[in-house]
Amino acid sequence: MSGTHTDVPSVLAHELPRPVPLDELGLCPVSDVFRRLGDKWSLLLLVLLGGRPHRYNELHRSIEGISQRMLTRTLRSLETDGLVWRRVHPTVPPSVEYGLTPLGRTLLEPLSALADWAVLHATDMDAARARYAGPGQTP
Amino acid sequence: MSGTHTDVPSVLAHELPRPVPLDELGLCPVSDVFRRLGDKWSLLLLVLLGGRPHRYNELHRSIEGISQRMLTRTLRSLETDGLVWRRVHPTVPPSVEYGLTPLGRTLLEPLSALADWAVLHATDMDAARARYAGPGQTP
DNA sequence: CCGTATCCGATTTGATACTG
DNA sequence: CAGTATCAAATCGGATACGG
Repeated sequence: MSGTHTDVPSVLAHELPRPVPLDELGLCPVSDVFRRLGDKWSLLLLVLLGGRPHRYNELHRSIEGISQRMLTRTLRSLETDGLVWRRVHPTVPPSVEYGLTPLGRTLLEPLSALADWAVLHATDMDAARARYAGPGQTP
Repeated sequence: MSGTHTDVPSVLAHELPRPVPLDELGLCPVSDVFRRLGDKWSLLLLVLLGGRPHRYNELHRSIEGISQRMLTRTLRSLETDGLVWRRVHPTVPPSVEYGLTPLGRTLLEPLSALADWAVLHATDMDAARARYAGPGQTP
């Protein structure tokens, strides 16, 4: 499906001298990853599992706003993408553990950079939203 | 930038001895930011504007899959969050320029870390998806 | 040129109930 | 305990048409 545009050293923050077809920037995979992780719960799960493996109900209780459906769906999605593993212990009450794969762990690093930004600038964004009063009508 | 894997000095990846209310982790702002940027076009626009300010139609042509509605909506959203500015030139055919605010520019850095990860590991994720054959039913 | 308004289908999420 | 099934609601995104 998607073309194989490799050898893109660093995608961002360089001059774009003219309108460039976005494919050449190798942005499709980036956008793809963002859309996978940009749902309501993936990030939280990734971060939580980054600390330690967790059991299903442990996650369910920790997040406390998530429905079983979404917890399962999100975990399955992360598992499908190879970011999370799932281990079933055949105990009498069955218990299932989730944790980060090596790939998932590598993702945790850039994620933390963004997390730091978010924590640092969340108030700035809130302030901006409060200040905002519609598109500048040039009054 | 942070050190190599398994060494995250920040919000993430520390031991969670027990179910912790996520608020204490400061994760809500993180999740918030991800959801704002996780839509179909925000990232692309941020990156495009990171190179240079652009005019409305310039963006429209550069992206070439986006509808006017979504372009306007996404720009407005980024503007509301204080990441993008909007300047109207009162010329005879009106022209509007968009660019990154200082706040938006600071976001570009952690974004690039994630973008680099995405470009590097997109194939890994694809491979994982191909390998995946449903939840391990332990048959 | 730069939008907004409206309609519509597709996708996402939650609530609830049920099962091995 | 760890899910799945089903239904309804909200949101997202595109096409089209119109306005300043």
